[in-house]
Amino acid sequence: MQLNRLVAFHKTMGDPTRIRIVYLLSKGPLHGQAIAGKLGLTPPTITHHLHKLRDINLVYTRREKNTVYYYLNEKIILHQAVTLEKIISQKEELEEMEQDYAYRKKVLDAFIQTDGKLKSIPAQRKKKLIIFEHMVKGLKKGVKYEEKEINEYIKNFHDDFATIRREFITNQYMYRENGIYEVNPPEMWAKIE
Amino acid sequence: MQLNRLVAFHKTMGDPTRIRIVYLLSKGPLHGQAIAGKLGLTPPTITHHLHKLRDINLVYTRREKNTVYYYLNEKIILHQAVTLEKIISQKEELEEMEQDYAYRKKVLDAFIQTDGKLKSIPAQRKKKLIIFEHMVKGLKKGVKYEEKEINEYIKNFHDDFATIRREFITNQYMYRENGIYEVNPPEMWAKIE
DNA sequence: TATCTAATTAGATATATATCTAATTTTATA
DNA sequence: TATAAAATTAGATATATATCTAATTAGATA
Repeated sequence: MQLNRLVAFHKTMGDPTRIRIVYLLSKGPLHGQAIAGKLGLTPPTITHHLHKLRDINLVYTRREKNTVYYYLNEKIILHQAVTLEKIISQKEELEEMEQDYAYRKKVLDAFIQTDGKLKSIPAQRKKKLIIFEHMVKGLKKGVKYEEKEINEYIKNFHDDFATIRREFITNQYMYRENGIYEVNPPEMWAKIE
Repeated sequence: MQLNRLVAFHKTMGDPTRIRIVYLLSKGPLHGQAIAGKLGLTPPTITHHLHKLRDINLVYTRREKNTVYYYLNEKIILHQAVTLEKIISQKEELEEMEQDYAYRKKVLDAFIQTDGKLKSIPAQRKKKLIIFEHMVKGLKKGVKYEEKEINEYIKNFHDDFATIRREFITNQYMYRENGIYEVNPPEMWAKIE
């Protein structure tokens, strides 16, 4: 079982309006306005929630004339609802549990000396990105840096600042405009598989 | 089944760190620092999550010397995890679904005229609070009102502004200091059963 | 094609919350 | 009683998100 799927499922069900919608749909399909009416909310709000429910595959739609009917995909609930139970009774394994952090730590320990400098730049992409993330975390968000400043910062880790600076850009850790650098938000960073 | 409990359970499980903690504890009790270490987070963060897990009765603690061990309350998971499943397969009823809104609407329709004025102040506490909530929603949050302004506002609904103004205070819809009034945040409002 | 209805998107606002550092509290023990 | 270790609390920051109104899109039909 994947951690992400499980979290997404529970997060989605962790809202009273969405539970209400699921409950309504469990009695049969309804269209948007009907749901809005029954719950005393506006159509945009219902759209918002239905998007989330669709993201986890919990509802699907069918169009009739001008009206979109929403159907509950009961199988998903029946399946997901008991996943947690299986996990804690050791009937199922969860990926990415300790592993994630433990692995990062191993990589950081392997490539970073006690003085904070890199022993080398990892050749494996996955490891390299872990190192880069670590380095970028030392920069302030929202601050505009000169290229010279970035170079100086990187030199604290490794002499080949030019290569690393370039990698920061290509892997979207940073953003550059007219020679000014700024840290990107984490969701833009290259994905570590 | 109560809506609130169900939502709280899923909301709590809708976070990767908490799922990780639950997973770790499913293999046996651990103390705070151990959890923090395994997940690469600081003790305060772990405390934060353990509070949430304790709120829904999912973990309990036992002290040994200086160290607090956290135990998983498996029963709760085994029970809650399948609740949703039961609900959608109609094996269990959910309170407060449509009911909630429908009932409010009925009360509002019953006591408020088309011009927005109250026909009367409901005698039943439950209904009265619904009316008060409705009235208070017309006031701005964070704005300081003179008593005179409040009176004027209430007169839009009913002549007996003094009684209603007093009820706003006793039921915690508003807060008064030195004759200045301000709307309280909704979580302080009197609870409608 | 013009018009109606349902749905969605865009954008704003308010609230919640995950995480951290620093400070404080609690308990054990030398 | 003084010190050390573990936990918690306080406070700050950043991000996410539930809801609304207004504007737009999509589809149906006269």
